[in-house]
Amino acid sequence: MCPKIVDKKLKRQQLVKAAVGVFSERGFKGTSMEEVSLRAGIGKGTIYEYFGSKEDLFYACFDWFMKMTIDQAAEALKECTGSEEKLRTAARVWTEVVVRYIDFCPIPLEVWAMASTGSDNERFSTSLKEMYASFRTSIEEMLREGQASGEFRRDMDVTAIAIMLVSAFDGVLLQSLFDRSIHISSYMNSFLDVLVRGMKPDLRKG
Amino acid sequence: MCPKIVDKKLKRQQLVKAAVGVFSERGFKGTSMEEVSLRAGIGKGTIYEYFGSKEDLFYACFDWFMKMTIDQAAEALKECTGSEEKLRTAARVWTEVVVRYIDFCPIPLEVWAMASTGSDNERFSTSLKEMYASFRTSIEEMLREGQASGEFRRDMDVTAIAIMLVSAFDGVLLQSLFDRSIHISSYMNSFLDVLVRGMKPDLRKG
DNA sequence: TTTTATTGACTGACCAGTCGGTCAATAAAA
DNA sequence: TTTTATTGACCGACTGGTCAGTCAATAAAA
Repeated sequence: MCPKIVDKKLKRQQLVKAAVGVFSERGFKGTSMEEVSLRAGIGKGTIYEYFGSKEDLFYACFDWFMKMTIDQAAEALKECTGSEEKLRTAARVWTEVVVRYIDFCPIPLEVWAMASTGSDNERFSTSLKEMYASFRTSIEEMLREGQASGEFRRDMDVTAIAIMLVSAFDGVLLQSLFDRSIHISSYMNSFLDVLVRGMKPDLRKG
Repeated sequence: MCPKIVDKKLKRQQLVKAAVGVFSERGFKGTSMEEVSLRAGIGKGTIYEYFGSKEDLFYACFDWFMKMTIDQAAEALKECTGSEEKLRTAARVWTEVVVRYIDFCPIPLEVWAMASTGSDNERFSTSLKEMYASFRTSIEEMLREGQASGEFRRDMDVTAIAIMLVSAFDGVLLQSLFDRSIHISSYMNSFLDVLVRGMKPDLRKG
């Protein structure tokens, strides 16, 4: 009476893991479902028991990358107090993710490209937009908090700094991919040293 | 009326122009040579009189974007003297290019994705690496010049700032694409205000 | 045996690149 | 001027191959 049972949740995760590897190596269009199935050690048809389409599978891969990053950041930020500390922690987590998962970083690049071309792929651009908005807002909050506490000067454009920081974060992902020899974490720190210095209030009165 | 001998150079340019449009809208893989030929108002076979392959054509599109940007920057920088001025000019030119050619910005994104996946497409990753190296070096020179002249403080990691600036520039291209309502030029300026402030020497003695 | 999970051969759509042939414009010959 | 020959730009039907997604058959657990 009881039929064959498999742990669908687990198998799904394993499938995503295999797919993340292949998509990273070959890109979305360059990846065939057959290759993913081979990598996962299952038949091609089985993939369709877990994902409705190639795009669904790819979206799950992107989602994995995104959620993993967000989780790491949330975890690390939990016990931060000062604004500068939060900022530096966010930067540190990001560089750690980039270094650690550098082989999978082609996936966000692919998503950027997909979202920027064509009016289909609506979900990708929507997802990106939401992610960036939330990311930007978090940084804005850190900066405003710093202004309120007197850590940062009040006459700066918080939104602009937040957007440019998000931009810089995306940019280091790119730079790391194209030149794997660079040490982004120390570059990031040196950069923040200068930027934070520019955000600190004057020590002397005008 | 139709001259037997055609201006191949000109026609090539027109073809690139049409291709830039289609590639931007559909991506590399999503673009068919037939659609390019329709957009250009010629037969599919004729494209192959001007370009050896789809990849060649796409590379020409990327090359067009790159050269156009470099030319604009070189032109604007010609008459800059101060280091901060040069930095701000480079940033201004970049934001102008991004705003003006926003519809074609998917092309560099596509190139990033192509260069990051697969070991073929060697030319794209090589091209990118060279471009970034030269871009980074230019900015490093500006910063060092500023240090020599006393405009900027000496105890900062010039290489780090240069890399992070290049990253931020790439990032604003992304942000602009995903949210066309943001005003990157004013954000860029506000950001530079803060960064430059952090790079200025102390006014008081320690 | 029953129910679910799995499979891979198959299909239909798509497309890069090719190639035999067309045509318009010139050049040469009459 | 008129007729014929030559040229090279241009074309699109065709080929060979790829691949996402389907489904009838099979395997395995209970």
